[in-house]
Amino acid sequence: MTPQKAPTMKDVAREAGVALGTVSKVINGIPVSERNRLKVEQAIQALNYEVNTYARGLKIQKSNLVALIIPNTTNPFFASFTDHIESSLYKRGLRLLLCCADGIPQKEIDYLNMAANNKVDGVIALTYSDIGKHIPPSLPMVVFDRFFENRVIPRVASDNFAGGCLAIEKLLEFGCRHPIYIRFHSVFPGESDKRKDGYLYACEKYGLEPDYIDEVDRGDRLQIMKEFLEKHKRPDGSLTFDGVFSHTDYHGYMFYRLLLSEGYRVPEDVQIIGFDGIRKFGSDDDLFISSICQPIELLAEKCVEILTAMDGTPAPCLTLLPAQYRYGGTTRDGKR
Amino acid sequence: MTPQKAPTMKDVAREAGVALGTVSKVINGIPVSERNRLKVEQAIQALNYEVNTYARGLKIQKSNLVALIIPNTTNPFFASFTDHIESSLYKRGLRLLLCCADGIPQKEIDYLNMAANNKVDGVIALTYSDIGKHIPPSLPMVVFDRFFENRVIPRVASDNFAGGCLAIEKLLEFGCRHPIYIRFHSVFPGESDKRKDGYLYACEKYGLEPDYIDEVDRGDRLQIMKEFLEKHKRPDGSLTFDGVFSHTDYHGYMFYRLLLSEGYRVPEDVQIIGFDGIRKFGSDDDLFISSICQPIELLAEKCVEILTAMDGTPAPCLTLLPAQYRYGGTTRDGKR
DNA sequence: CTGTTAGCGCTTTCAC
DNA sequence: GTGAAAGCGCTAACAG
Repeated sequence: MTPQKAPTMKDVAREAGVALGTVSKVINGIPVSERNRLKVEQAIQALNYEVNTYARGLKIQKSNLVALIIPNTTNPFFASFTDHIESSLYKRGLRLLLCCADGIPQKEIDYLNMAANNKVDGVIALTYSDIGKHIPPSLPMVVFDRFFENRVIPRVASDNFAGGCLAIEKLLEFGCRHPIYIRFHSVFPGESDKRKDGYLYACEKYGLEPDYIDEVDRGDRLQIMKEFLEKHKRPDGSLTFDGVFSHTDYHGYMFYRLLLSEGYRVPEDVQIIGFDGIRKFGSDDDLFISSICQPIELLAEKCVEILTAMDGTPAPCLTLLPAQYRYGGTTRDGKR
Repeated sequence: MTPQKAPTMKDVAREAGVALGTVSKVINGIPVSERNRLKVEQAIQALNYEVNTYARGLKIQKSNLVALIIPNTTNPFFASFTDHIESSLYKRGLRLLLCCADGIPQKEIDYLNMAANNKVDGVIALTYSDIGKHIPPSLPMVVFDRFFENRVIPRVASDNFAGGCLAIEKLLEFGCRHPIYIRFHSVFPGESDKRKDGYLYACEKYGLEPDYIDEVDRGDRLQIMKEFLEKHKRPDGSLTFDGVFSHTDYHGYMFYRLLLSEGYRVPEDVQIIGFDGIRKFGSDDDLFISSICQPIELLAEKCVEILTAMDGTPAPCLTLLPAQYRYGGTTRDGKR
């Protein structure tokens, strides 16, 4: 894996018959006589020259590289987020260094350290471990969803609270009387916790009795769902609830399949709304279930925008973007 | 987005009371007196020093960066491939520069140019446009699936031919008598074309009459599927085929839903096997349909392995890895 | 405007 | 062993 050596600026200068500095100026768009500019441009063409990134990076201490720290890209939400981050960066002439941390704190710390030391210009992080204290104080950084207690870092997230409310309002609008809430969460606090707050608020507002699964995710989700379902069956087999707001599409879909396998009909007996807006085979495909969709593209764009603006002006410490309801087959608004 | 300056090697040398070169040696694992090594290591700790990537890169012309050029990360196959590439690189101390080309040839060429000029040490490409002639001759590169006529570049792929055969053999094993094949392809030739060859070969071998959709993908897939279905209905509504081998899980799943919507039962009336092995919500979840699964992790590992070995020894021009059948609900082996 | 030059931080000779 | 010094290719400051 050893590329061969490319022509240098010196070569271009010689070829063009001008001084080194002149070549540099042409490249950096600093005014130069028309005649020289042309000569230099020709020489660049002829030699197929491109600036050496290290030399420039060494000189000006910029890499045009931004690291994205994310658990993985196999989760469709992360995948989509990654994709949009790449586009947003590319538009600005920045490149993406992808760091999949797999939930391994050490790997996140590794990447953070690398980021700290002049490998990247900034970091966007979507992380579920406790790396707050490892964030180098001088590193430009934006986090998605998470909140680190010991450092003030600009955060970007969906308006999870409003999204939680919206889910319940939609369920009610579609005829539900008893919506429940389902969630399996990590141990780290984040903005998405507010989905539940939104649910509880809506219950209060519309006079509903809150009822939910809210457990730390230990991998025994299906078991917990089954037990919950058992407890909510009436003697005749019908259910005491008729709507489900799931914290994520993933778990909502899981519950959906459980309901089907137990002979319930969706959306006739139970309607389901998830959160995230995940599509089956990528961006243009169908949703798994009806969902409160996060504006992933906008979220990504916002992260990049804030990061790139972190030069002088103080960044907003929290930016919330609205999530939208979208039909995905598990609600009764399917006439469309 | 302006990080602050980090301590340099000079600072470490001063702190440790040794010469600059000694520090360099410690860092690069070149023998140094025990006493000095300790002093240097202490100083490094104290200053929280890390080597400057640009300076080192400038000096030794290596970045430890590998670019992955891929259409996007929203397609679950690409997403998974990206994820495994990242792991494989990370294990080797390499970093991943993610380039989503979105099928825009100019973007691929941009990234290729960047790669050519000392920004990355190598490139792994999974691309569906015609960039063969833009590949810099000296750039270490490995391609997945694709074949570029004008350049000899090591290729990695699944054994698509054997996979195609396997799909038919499995369908026969599960009781099918008339398997068809469905494919919507790009205009560029690649290893995956051999899935069809495998299908045709199996037809020949087992005395089956080939019957298939094989069209350039123009986005009118559903329409074409519907027409095909219409043509294969007997007067009594039953179908003239009882098995489907789909070139991809995506289109297989699409066909699956079409069949259901028309009242056919899967796998009772028709069994379906796709190709790729895509999982619903990421790596540990269920398949969409029964499938010939590509060994994505191994494929990624192989790409990295070949790329990193491209120093001296000639690389194999084609590496094929076996694909495996896995049950996913659309075949009749579901007893398990 | 142009050419010259001093480093950016590091690796790697090369004398000692 | 160790330390001094020559660049890697580039930018930016400076003198012409």
